[in-house]
Amino acid sequence: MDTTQRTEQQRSADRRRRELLEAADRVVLRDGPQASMNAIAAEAGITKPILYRHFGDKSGLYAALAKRHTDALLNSLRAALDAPADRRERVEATLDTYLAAIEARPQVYRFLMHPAEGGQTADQGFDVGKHSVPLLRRMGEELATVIEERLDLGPGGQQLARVWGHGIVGMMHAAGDWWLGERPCSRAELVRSLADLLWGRLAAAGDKMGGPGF
Amino acid sequence: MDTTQRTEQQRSADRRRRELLEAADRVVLRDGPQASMNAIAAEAGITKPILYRHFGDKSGLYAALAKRHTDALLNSLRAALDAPADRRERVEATLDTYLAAIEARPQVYRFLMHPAEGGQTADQGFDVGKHSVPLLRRMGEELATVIEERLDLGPGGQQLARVWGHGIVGMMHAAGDWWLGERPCSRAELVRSLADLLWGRLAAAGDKMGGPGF
DNA sequence: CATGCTTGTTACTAGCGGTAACCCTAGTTT
DNA sequence: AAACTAGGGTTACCGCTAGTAACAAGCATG
Repeated sequence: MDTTQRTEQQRSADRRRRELLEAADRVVLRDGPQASMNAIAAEAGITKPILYRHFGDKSGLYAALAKRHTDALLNSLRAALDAPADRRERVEATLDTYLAAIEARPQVYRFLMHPAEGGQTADQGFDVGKHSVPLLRRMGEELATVIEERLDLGPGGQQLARVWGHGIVGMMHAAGDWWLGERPCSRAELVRSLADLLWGRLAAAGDKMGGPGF
Repeated sequence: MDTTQRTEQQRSADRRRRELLEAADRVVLRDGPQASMNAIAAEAGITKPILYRHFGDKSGLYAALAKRHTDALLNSLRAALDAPADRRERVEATLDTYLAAIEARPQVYRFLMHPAEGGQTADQGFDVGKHSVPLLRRMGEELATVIEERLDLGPGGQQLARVWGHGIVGMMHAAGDWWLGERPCSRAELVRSLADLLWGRLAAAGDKMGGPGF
């Protein structure tokens, strides 16, 4: 039958695809986001055109590769977010999960976050945030839906949740990026500080000199 | 005299340098972060090697160009941060200043934030956050010092302030990036939502379904 | 046997960042 | 006046990248 044959070929193609992705993964883990198509093809034991047949484009391969890690990370985050604990604990667990992930595999993290996608072709003119940094966007949207599902924010709550989702993810990301570079404190301390920030300690803190401090 | 001659030449060189930077600015404003050295040289009416004599390197030109915009933006932010108003107003003014800036010149913004710096040379291996995204780092540090100067955060306050500085900047950046792409609401609404987040509304909100909500 | 179809290769294009070698004009020195 | 040096500037190149066209097998089916 055509169908069985097709599925057979499909399976074979999928297996190859997975193998190629794993090779790409290894190279990225070794070389960071500058991993070249040549290097990836060599690691996979083949040559460039096959890569292009499978993924069409460098950004295609990037997208496929990113999806794997993004899905994995998002699953961990969802687990932390859905744990049966109070809100503060869940927030801290989520922050810690994210930070542990970027701490464990900084090269992958960097590949996902700073893909350096701008080559010489395409991408012309004002596509801020179209294909860029898709992980941050997905995380932001995900968090937004969780916030909107769980919290009672009154009218306009949906939009508020989206702003907060992207804002909190950005906070987590920037603080994590900085922390990963300088390592000024332990992960637990960082988590506590960020949770404190989200818990309004910024607004609650007293002024230091003169003025209307209490 | 030697000195006058030297200063004369220095002046001339500085003027050229400024002209080149302005040409580069124009190209970046037109082409975004993919602006090539060739294009910049052509816009300036000269050829590549002179660019390299002046800036040594593409990242050298990038750094010089970024410093201009970064300094300008940071000055605006400092002004908003130092205004004689209460804390909430100052925070909102700062957020609005940043968002207005990226709204006015998205190409420049993108050049600063996503420089796509990874070429084929240098930058090898695990330099997360060394030269990358210097604007975010500078803004984070700046905000951290302001927080630490003004707020009484008790013991460990300095570190807390740095975490918060980078975290808040990241929140602002990510939310701004998302907002710039989707434009889901007005700038004023975005500012209010973010300030609400910083003011602890996330922790204060009630649960939506069952559970220990109040 | 011939016809496809998938898998793979070699060999190329076009454009990038970066550089070596040269050219040419202005001013100084003898 | 003639020689000589100092910068600003250009052409022509290198090595690299992403991406592609064209060609060579293995293996099913008519």
